Amino acid sequence: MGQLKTAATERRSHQDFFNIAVSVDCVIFSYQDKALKVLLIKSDLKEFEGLYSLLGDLVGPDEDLEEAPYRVLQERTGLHDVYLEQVHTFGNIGRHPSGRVITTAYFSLVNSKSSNFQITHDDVSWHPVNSLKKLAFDHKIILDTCLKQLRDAVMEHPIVFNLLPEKFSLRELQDIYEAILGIELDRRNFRKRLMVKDWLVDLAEMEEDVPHRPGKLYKARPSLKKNGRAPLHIDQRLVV
Amino acid sequence: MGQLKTAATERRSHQDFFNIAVSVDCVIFSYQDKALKVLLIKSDLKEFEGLYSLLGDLVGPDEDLEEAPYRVLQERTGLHDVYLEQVHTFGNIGRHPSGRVITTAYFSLVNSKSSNFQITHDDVSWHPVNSLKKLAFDHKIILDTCLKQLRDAVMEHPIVFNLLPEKFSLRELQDIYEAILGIELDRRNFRKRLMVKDWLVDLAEMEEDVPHRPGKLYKARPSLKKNGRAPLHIDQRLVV
DNA sequence: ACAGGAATATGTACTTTTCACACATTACAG
DNA sequence: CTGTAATGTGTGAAAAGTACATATTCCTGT
Repeated sequence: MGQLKTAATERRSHQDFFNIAVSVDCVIFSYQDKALKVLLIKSDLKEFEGLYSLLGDLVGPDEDLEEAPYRVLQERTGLHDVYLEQVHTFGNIGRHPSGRVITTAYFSLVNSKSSNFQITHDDVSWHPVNSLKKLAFDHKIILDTCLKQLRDAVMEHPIVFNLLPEKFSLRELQDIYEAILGIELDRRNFRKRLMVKDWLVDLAEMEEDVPHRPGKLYKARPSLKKNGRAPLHIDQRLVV
Repeated sequence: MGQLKTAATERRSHQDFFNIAVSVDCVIFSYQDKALKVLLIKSDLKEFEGLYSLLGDLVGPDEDLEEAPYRVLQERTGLHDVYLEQVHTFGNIGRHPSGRVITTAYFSLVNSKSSNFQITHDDVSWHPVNSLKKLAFDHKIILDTCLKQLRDAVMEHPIVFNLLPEKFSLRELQDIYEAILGIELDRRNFRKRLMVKDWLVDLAEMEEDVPHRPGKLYKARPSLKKNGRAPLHIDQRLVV
């Protein structure tokens, strides 16, 4: 904002301009049962009875915008140090029935099997992204926008590891890519491309308790501090 | 925003939450004298005396967020139907000295030689992006973020035509790419890549008044309605 | 103990894309 | 009409991406 004092501005009252509430909404992705899931809460608004909505909250008066989604994540999942990426800000007049609210959407990648993870509210649950038809507010559009950005990001940046436990097999990794992109990948080419990128460390360990030949286990290269909290606009998606 | 009524929310007063002002800031790019320029205004705030800032304004109470940058462009340049792309929302607590203001940044591509273009304010002027060191507020960061996004976008999407007049030569087009990307391009490979993309229509006309062999003139393929006002989050950058 | 099943691991030929690079042509200027 | 400065075009080499088949390992069931 450059000019608080343009003529046009001064004509309007202070009251008007501080009548817009600011919120954040989090599209929290996880990977379970071979599917990409998103964390949703039952809407408690009459207008959206029976519908689910994203997890969000108003931005506090003494809270940086970027703090807010971390707080929401923390409050809702117990997780901190999650991967978050700002996606888009939605601000149509009629998007919220209770008043003027603009919202900044973030997507987050979490491992729902992490020991720290716990859902603190009964009405919050995981939903496969593919089977969602209608959400409260404009949240379906927000979700679709985030999903699109995730798909773009995932090919270029080593962020999917945030969906997985510390140790994982190449098969699990490939399954995630397939779930996110919605396409099948050739196993040999997938592994080759991945090895070229040098994102992985071979742990020289094997899967256990699988009903078939166990695969090798890998972890993400430690230098990929993908879930740090560097300013998002700088490019949190590390390019290796 | 999903839940207006969480416990945490209700504890805080209405007053608090409507104390955040919402603005937009426009990084308005043009191409002149072989350089990428950005439109800036002298800051009228004491804190930023002598510094320039981006063109922005508060979002009106009855104005869609996405309307606001179009309005700013219209008011400041006389242009409508410009190309605009939302980039990022900046909302740190201390970013505006006069109070809590979060701002959504857009970049815009305009042709400053368009007949409709006119600057309506003496303190508004073009500046080469490369020579800018310090701007008011966090506007240098905003500018850098927009420039980065422009660089990414320009390789994939046919948006640079918005910087050019209706008719242009391949040389002019290449100059723009070089100015935006900050690198030199091989002429033959550049032309080849472009022809493959099928973005151009050969006008079978020639440059005039050039001090050397004239080049052929082209225009952007009409189906690239790049400056339409489709919802930004859908993907305004047409993929051909 | 062993055979069968199911998934892992790996290499090679082919195609497409990217990149580096040189020479003939045209119009204007003097 | 000659020199200059830019336009216009093609080819070969390297790199990246794609398609594809066989051998191996471990678990399971008999």
